Amino acid sequence: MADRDHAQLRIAADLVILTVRDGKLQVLVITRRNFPFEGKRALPGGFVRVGEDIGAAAVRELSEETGLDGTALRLEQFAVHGEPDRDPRGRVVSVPYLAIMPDLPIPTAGSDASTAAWMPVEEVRAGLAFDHDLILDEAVERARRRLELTTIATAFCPAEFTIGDLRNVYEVVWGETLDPRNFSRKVTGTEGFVEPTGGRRMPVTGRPAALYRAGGATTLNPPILRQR
Amino acid sequence: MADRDHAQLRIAADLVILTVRDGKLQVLVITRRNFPFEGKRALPGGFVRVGEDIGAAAVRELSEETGLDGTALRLEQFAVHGEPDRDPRGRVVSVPYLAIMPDLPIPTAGSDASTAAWMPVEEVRAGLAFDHDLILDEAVERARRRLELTTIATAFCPAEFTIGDLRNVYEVVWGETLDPRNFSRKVTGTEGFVEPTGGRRMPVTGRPAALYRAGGATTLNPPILRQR
DNA sequence: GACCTTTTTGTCAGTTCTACATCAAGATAT
DNA sequence: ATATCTTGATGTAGAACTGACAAAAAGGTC
Repeated sequence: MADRDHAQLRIAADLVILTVRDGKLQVLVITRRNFPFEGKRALPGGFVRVGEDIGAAAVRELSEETGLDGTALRLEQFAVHGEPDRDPRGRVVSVPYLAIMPDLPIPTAGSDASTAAWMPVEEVRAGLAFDHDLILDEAVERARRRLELTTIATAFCPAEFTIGDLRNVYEVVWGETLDPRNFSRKVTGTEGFVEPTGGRRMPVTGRPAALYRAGGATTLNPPILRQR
Repeated sequence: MADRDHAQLRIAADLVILTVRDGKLQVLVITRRNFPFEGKRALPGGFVRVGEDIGAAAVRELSEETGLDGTALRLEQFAVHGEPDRDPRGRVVSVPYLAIMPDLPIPTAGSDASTAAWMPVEEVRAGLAFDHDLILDEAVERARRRLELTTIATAFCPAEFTIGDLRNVYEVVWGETLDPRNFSRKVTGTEGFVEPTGGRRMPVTGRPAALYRAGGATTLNPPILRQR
């Protein structure tokens, strides 16, 4: 087989950064400054450079386009998209990464992006450049499953949070309501999911809630399953 | 950013085809005929061509190297490996696919491979070319998890099989023994997992076993979990 | 027909899940 | 001070499920 039979192509590392904000599941999107899809919203991301690891490229692009530090995030790679005609610039294979973070200050726009902002997933759906709508859907479904099997929900929360905060994450991401009593029992009964800090948070009104921080466990055994 | 800053690279679609054979978990491996790693065992796979979809390339390479028809297989893509120095020929990103099939006749060797054969996973471990050992490990772990949450175990079996056959799949892939009574109760109690054909299989000696075929369901609810 | 081998079915106790109601702790109003 | 309000924390009974166990059924062989 001749060498030219092999597709010379480029790899793009794209990022789906999710958070819970204003009671909604939101995703970090940029507005594109360059061709193609100028002015359209897209997931942050960009081309992998010569000699650069794909995951490293994801962290770099995140920093360049949004000002966020990706080294602290747990990036999880999921299904690539490599259809030959998915990018007008030529053959570009997208390697998407999913990360979850607390509701932090709005990031700043960088070189390739004119704006970078949190947007509710519902609002950007069906309006992103490339095939990013599809990638976003796959990321959201993956995040939902992650909540069932891992302790990743704590990544949506700040360093200290209440059981109610954590339940809110599940409710927003899954789009269903959970029983506070049963949820609390499952969370506190799972070794290493959360550990009490001893502190309490005063609400505007009502009984103070105990504060917790993320525990050492990463997988949930048994899982916390959503309704069918 | 100059265009040359973007890595020009190639995509390889690699396949991890698993089966249960002789009571062991086995994987389809080829012996490489060309540089690099000539004479060494590797997973089947090869470069994606110009204008070719990655999944289509996986099917084509499988056919070329092993004579197997991949169109009938349910290929599931998992984590890519794109470290810059993982291939001596240059920058090659591997997109691995996992598939599971029944114990079919030994495939035939093709162009890039001098041999293609089933080998027990335990025997090939730590002896494959490139980083295929790592990819194989990830595939096996994924297959194990798949058995917990999906009905994929039926893909290890021929069109008609017994509950004992199916249990054997779980035992071999998980490497642990299961209680026949509890297993049977779970399998037959899960809607759409298996449906009886009415036929029976005569063993050399002992009571005939009822035959089943795969049902329509793809996900297991509730899951069948292995021991911790 | 007794015996052997393999498959299939049954039971029981412990655990987990779900649905539901009550109490606790602080702030505010009277 | 007391009542009241709001939110967080905890308890309980029935249903469903899991895991550990033994006995019966269906065929062949001697």
